[in-house]
Amino acid sequence: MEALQQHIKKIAGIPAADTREIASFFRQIQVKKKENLLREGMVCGLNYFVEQGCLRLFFTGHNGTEHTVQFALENWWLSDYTSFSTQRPSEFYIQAVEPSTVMVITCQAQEDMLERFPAMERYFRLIHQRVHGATQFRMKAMHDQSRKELYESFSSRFPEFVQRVPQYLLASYLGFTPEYLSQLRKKKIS
Amino acid sequence: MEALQQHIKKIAGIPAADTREIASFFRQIQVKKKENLLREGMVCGLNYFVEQGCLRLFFTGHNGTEHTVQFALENWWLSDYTSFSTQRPSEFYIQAVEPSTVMVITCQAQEDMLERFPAMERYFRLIHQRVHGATQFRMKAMHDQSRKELYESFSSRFPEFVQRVPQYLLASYLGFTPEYLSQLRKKKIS
DNA sequence: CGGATCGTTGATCAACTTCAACGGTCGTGG
DNA sequence: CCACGACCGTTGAAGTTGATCAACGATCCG
Repeated sequence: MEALQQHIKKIAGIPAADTREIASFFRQIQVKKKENLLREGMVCGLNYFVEQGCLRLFFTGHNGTEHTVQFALENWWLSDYTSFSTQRPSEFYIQAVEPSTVMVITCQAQEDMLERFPAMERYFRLIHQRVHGATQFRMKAMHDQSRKELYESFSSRFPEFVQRVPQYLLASYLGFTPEYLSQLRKKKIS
Repeated sequence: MEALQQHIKKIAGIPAADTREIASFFRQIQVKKKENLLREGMVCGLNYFVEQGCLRLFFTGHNGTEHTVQFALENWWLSDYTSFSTQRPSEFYIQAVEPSTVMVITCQAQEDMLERFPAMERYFRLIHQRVHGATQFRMKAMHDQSRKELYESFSSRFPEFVQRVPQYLLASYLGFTPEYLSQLRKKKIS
């Protein structure tokens, strides 16, 4: 609750007097490790802000393996935004990677909140715009490098993240098998 | 100019009286095929809306081959959003795939426009949110399918686009070589 | 007509996956 | 508190996928 208000203030310059009321549109939840907040087939009616811990958005491919599309650490938003926008069933799961405390807002409450505080449109615009930029960058990284280079540049750029997250999840994010990641690590050490 | 006003009205429900003045913050340009609107190393100080034609965002990888990150057809926005936000040099190119007519707004003019018409924050919020959703979907497609399936599902989903765009550009978007795309097409026909 | 651009074809090669098996560690219930 | 099982990381061999390279055709445009 503190973290969300801080973030809104920092990004959109909204005064604390308002952020308090804004926060009242949310509810705070605690989730255990591996707990699911969204399952394939459900409508994703919620938008999530991670205050503490880590969530991930993933899906299960045809061969049954899981592929994670995004992680959300502290101060990141996460949702299936097509399901959230259209209220159609999702093709994704959202799951806690660690025990986490998360601020949650329903689609309807978000609309109400935006009507009451139009300045929050700017906040979300900036959030999504930033993600858009980050995605362009990620696409560049993915196409520009071999998987080996991808892993190396990723782990030197986000060393703390590589520590926090199990290797098989990192592999499922970077797009290769845990076995291959093992090979890469072996070479790197020697 | 018509197309942009229509789009703003449709997405954010802004009345024609306002969209006219909003449009005055833009200027319209014509670009020739293969003309560059942005080069690597330049600051991307502009945001582009395609009224007619097609643009692409791409970069050149270490081996010199081009990789296109996004296409923008009619009624799509395009920019390097990290460079646009931070005013730092871009790592990308923006180029016309076809002769195009494009609405252009500078970073500063966009800020002025948003101050005068705060409802446009909502418009851009919805645009970026939609892109965010589309990106999640694209990530799923890329990881869920072999390159062969990727091409087939893409070309059955966007047949008109596959017609419009040369094959080597499509290959550079899907992430493989033109030669390999050729192989796939041969198999598909027979 | 002539040159550049784009698509095609086939051979070779590297990157990465798959499968199967083993070892360590963590947490939970007895 | 110990022991068992589940989970996670590792290893190596064999098999695929897709890249690379080089050469040739076709088409478009000046």
